Amino acid sequence: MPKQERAEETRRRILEAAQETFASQGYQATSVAEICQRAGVTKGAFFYHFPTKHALFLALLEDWLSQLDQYLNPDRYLGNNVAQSLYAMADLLKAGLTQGRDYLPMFLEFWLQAARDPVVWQATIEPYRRYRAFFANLYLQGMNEGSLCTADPSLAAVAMVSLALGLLLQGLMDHESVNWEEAAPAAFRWVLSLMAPDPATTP
Amino acid sequence: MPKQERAEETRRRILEAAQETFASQGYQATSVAEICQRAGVTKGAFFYHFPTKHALFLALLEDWLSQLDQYLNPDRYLGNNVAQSLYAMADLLKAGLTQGRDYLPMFLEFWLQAARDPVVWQATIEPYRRYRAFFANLYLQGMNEGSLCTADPSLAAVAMVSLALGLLLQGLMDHESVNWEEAAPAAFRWVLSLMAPDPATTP
DNA sequence: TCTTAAATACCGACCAGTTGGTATAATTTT
DNA sequence: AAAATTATACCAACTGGTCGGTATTTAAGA
Repeated sequence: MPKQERAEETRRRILEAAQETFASQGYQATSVAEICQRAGVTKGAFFYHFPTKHALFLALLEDWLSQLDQYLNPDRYLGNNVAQSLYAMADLLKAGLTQGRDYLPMFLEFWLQAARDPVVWQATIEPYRRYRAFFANLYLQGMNEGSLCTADPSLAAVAMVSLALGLLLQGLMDHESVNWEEAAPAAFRWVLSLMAPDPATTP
Repeated sequence: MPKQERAEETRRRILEAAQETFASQGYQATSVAEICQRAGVTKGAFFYHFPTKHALFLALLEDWLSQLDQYLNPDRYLGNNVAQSLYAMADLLKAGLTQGRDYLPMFLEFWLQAARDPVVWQATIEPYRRYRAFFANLYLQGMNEGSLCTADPSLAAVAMVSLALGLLLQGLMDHESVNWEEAAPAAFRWVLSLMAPDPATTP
């Protein structure tokens, strides 16, 4: 096997093992040795690819963020009008609930580190700002075309992002008491239906 | 000083120091020795009052939960009708945002541990179930008295709790980009206004 | 009230095990 | 041979927790 290829695979395996182990035990509680064992790699290889344990964490965060952006790409959900687009986006909640369970611990780990480390904080918080801006813009557009009722767009954006975040977190944490995969999109769509004055625009 | 009194104070100081240190550094990253130093107490005293480090964490969690329940007591906000009561409860968001900043790291710590430890999970998740049930009941009442529009009460409760949770989390994490102390209650009230068909009932 | 014994609350040195990280050697590809 | 990559052995620092001992308060007996 070519050298570069092999090295990339080693790096990838370390990242994979780290994600699994961090998720199940937490950052501090997992040792570098444990990650190496899980990845089938020795410490030498580890510290060749990552200068410190924390650097590995940051690499993992970057991976997470790029995956998230790719996953939440809202362009796929554009419909005839804004209200319909938002309706379609409610499906993201269901998908997030089914696929996101394994990622929840890492997600919380990122937030926890974000509360302390400014670098992690900046990277963690940035997507939310972007989403709020995106939804504010979308809401304004919906108002102009008449599919959404009159309101402060930035306030509406804050509400929608908060609602989605709260639904996801509760659903991922408490996956037993409620059928969240149905309830979360339903709740989101219900709130949307309140925002759309004309029932005809929201199927 | 009476023996019992002194012991209680020692215990209290350990809890206080632990909360501060856990909040600023995380559970795993803070050593028992560090807590002891901050509390002005030796290890002997520590392990006299708490059998393990984890037991201390659980004691802290219990404290947190009882404080939370006391703080969120919704009976204080009852108004003429349900819509008005909900409106008044939006102030809790502002209070939570101003006072909750110091508690956010511990809150995240609890959630993180809850994702792994069943005992912590049960205790952490229980309040949300209770709040959802409470709001579902309240919404039903509001429908019956005509101050809230027709909808599935449990769905509405899920939406309201999720919205509040998302607002609080975003506001506590990203306390710079938005004036959350105004925006959070405003967003909540805006959604409420959509649920209340009669503008007269919502001041 | 004074003495004494026991219970309580606390001290701090110490332990075995683990940690992230290093130094260096061995192996492979170019 | 040179460079890049992985393996092994090792370390100083630190971890949660233990343990024998101590000081002080409490309770009982005389």
